Amino acid sequence: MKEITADGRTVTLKDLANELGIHPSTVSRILHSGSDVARGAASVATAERVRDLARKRGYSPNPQAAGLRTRRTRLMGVIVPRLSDLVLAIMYEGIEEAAAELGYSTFVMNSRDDPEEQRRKTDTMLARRVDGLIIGDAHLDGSQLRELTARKVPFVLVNRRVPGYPSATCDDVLGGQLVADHLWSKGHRNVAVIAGEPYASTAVDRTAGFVDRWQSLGGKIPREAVVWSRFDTAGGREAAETILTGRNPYPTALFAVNDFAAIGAMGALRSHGLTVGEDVSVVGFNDTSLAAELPIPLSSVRSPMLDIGRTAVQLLKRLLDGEIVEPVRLEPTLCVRESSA
Amino acid sequence: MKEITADGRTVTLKDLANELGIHPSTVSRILHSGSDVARGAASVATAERVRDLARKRGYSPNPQAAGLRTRRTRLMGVIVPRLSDLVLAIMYEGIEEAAAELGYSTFVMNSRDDPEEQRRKTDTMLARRVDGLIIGDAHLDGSQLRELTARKVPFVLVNRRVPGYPSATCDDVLGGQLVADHLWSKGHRNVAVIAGEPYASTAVDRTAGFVDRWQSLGGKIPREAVVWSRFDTAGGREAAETILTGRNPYPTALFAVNDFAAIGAMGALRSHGLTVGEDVSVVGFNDTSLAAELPIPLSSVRSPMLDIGRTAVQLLKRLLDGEIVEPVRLEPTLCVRESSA
DNA sequence: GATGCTTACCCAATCGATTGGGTTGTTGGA
DNA sequence: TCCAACAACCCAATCGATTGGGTAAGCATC
Repeated sequence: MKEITADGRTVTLKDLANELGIHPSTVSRILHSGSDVARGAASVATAERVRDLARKRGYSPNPQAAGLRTRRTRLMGVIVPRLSDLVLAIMYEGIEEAAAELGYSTFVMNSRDDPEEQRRKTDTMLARRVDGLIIGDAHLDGSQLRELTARKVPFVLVNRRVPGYPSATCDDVLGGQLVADHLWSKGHRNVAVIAGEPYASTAVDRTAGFVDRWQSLGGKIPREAVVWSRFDTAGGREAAETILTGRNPYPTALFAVNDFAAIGAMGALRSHGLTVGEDVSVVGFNDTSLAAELPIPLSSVRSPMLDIGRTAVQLLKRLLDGEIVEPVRLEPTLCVRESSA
Repeated sequence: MKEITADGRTVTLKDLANELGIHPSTVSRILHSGSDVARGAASVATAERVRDLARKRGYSPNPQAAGLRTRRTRLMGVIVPRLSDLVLAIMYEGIEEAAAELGYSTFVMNSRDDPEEQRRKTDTMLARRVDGLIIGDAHLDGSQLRELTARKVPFVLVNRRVPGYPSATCDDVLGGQLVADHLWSKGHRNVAVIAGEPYASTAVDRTAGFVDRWQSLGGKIPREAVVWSRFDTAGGREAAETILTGRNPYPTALFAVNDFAAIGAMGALRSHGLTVGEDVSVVGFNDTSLAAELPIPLSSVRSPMLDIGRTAVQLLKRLLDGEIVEPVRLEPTLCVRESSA
C-alpha cells in the first residue's frame, strides 16, 4: 500500500536491491520473469525474499524507464469517431478489459471522422510511442491506412473493415440479410433503407446485405429507397423525412443501419401520423441497451460489441507478437420486437 | 513526415545534434523553450537551424525519456463509471480537447461504480505515472478520495461533487429547482421523482433541489414519491413501475434525474396506457442529443457537459501548477418540449 | 588433479532527454 | 590594457529498468 520511501520518492529497483544487499539486475530478473526463476538468475530463496519485499514496499516498476530501454510501452492507442457513439463506447469497454488482461493500457481519442483529426490524433498517439493502434474510424478509401502501413505502424481495425487489412467486425452483410429475411417473411414488399455514411463499411455492408438478399427473394428496391445519412438520431429523422416526402405510397417498413438513426426515424414517422409497428415497421442495428426499453420497443440486429472490441485487442496482440492475422467477423442475431411484429 | 533515420530508428536529439555539429543539450534547450532562446543557450541563427532540421527530420521527443528525467508525464488519468453513459462520454470529449490544448494526453478507464474497480483502475493509472487524476465516479462517502489525498495524488472531480474536494459540475440543485418551478407553473400538484443512485451527488442534488423548491412553493412530496434507481433506461422503467403500481391516483408528472431513466419511464407509462405529455408529464436531465429527437420530444435540463469536462481539466492544470482551486458549478437551463408542454 | 558444468549472482552499458555547472571567445568600459 | 560581463556553447551526471556478458564457488566426472 505504501509506495513511498522515507524521503518521499517512489520505490525503485535499486532501493529493493540495496535493502537486500543484492544487485538491481538480479532483482529485475526475478520480478521480470513469472514465478519461475529466470535463466537461473537467483536461488528460490532469494527470489522469495525479493518478491516479498517488493510487495511489502509496494514496488511498482517505472514504465518510462522500462519503455525507454525496451522500446515498448505496453500501450495500445485507440481511435474512434466519437465515444459519444454508444456503439464505440461499448466496444471500447471490451477493448479496455481485454487489454488489461494482457497487461496493456489503452489510450482513446475521438477523430470525429475527420481526416485532418485522424492524422493529428494518430500522430499524438505515435508521439506517445504506443505499441500499436486500434482504428475504429476507418474510411473505405483507406488513405489513412496506407500511410500507417508505410510508416510500419502495427494496427488493426475495429467495427469498420477495409478490405486487405486485419479487422474485428460484426458480419454486417449477414446482419442486413437477417433483416431482409425478417421483413420479407412479414409480408412487406415496399421497403426503404436508411443507409448511414457511405464511407463506413458498417453502413455499406449492412445495406448491401439487405438489398442483395431482398432482390434474391424477388423484391425490388428502387434507387431512391436507399437514403444515406448520418448515424445519429437527427440524421435518421432527416432521412426518414426524405423517404416519406419522396415516395407514394409510403413504404411499409424501414431498415435503419443504426439504432439511433432508427429512433430518429420513429420520431419522423410519428410526426407524419404513422404508428410504428402498425403502419410502418422499423428495424435498427446493434441492439443498443435503449432498443428494448423504448416506448415502442425496437427490433434490432444484435451485434456482439464487447466481443468485437475484445477480438480487436487479441488481433493486435498477435500482430505485435509477429504473427500474421486475418480479418474476423462475428455473427449477429436478430431481435424482433414490437416495432416490426 | 519522415521520422526515421537511415537505419530505421526514430530520430533523437543526439541525431540532430550530430548532424549540426553541436551538443545535444543545446538542441534540447532550443527546442524546449518556446521561440525565445532560453537563457542565452544559443544564437538566433543556431536556434533557427535546429528548429528547421527538427521539422525536416520529423523529430518527436521521446516522452519516456523526458518523463524519466523530469518525473512528469503530461498525462491526465480519467476515471468514469462507464463511457457508455453518454453524459460521461461527452464530458470526456471536453476533457480530451482541453487537455490537448494544454499539451496533455488523457487516459480513461471505466470503474462501473464499483469500489474494487475504482481502486484497481486508480492503481493502474498511478503505475503509469499520470500527473493527476480526473475522477468522474466519486461516491458521496468519499473513501476513495481520502485515500488519494493521503497518497498526495493531485486530482479533481468531474460531474459529481463531494464537499471539500475541488470539482467541476453542473449546478444540479439549481437544475432541480428549474424543474420544480416549471412543473408547478404548469399546474401539477401530484408529482414523483426518479432519483438516481443515492451515492452520486448528481442524483442527490437534483432531487434535493427539486423537492426543496417544491415544498417552498407549497407542494407536498410524500416519501414514497421519491424512488432511487439506476441511471439507465432499465432503471428508469423499473422506478416508474414502482411509482405507478404504488400510488393512487397516478402522479401527473415525473422528474427523472437523467434522460435515459426518463426514456425508460416513458416506456413504462406507455405500457400502462398513459400518454406522455397528456396524461403524465415527464422531464429528464442533461438534454442529451436524444431528448429532442424522441418520438415524443423530452423536456430536459440542459447541462453544459462539454464545458464541465473542459473546466475539470483547467482545474487540474491549476492544481498541478501549485494553485489552490475551488469547486466550480456551471449553470444549467431548462428546455421545455412536448413531454411536459 | 584438471576440466567442465551448474548455480547464483555481479558489472556496466544502454535507452533519450534534461539540467546544473562549466568553458571558451568577444566586447565594452574603466 | 585589463577585467568584467555576456553570448554561445559543451560536459557529464542523472532518471530507473534491462540485458549481454562476465565470475566465483561448488560439485561431478574422468
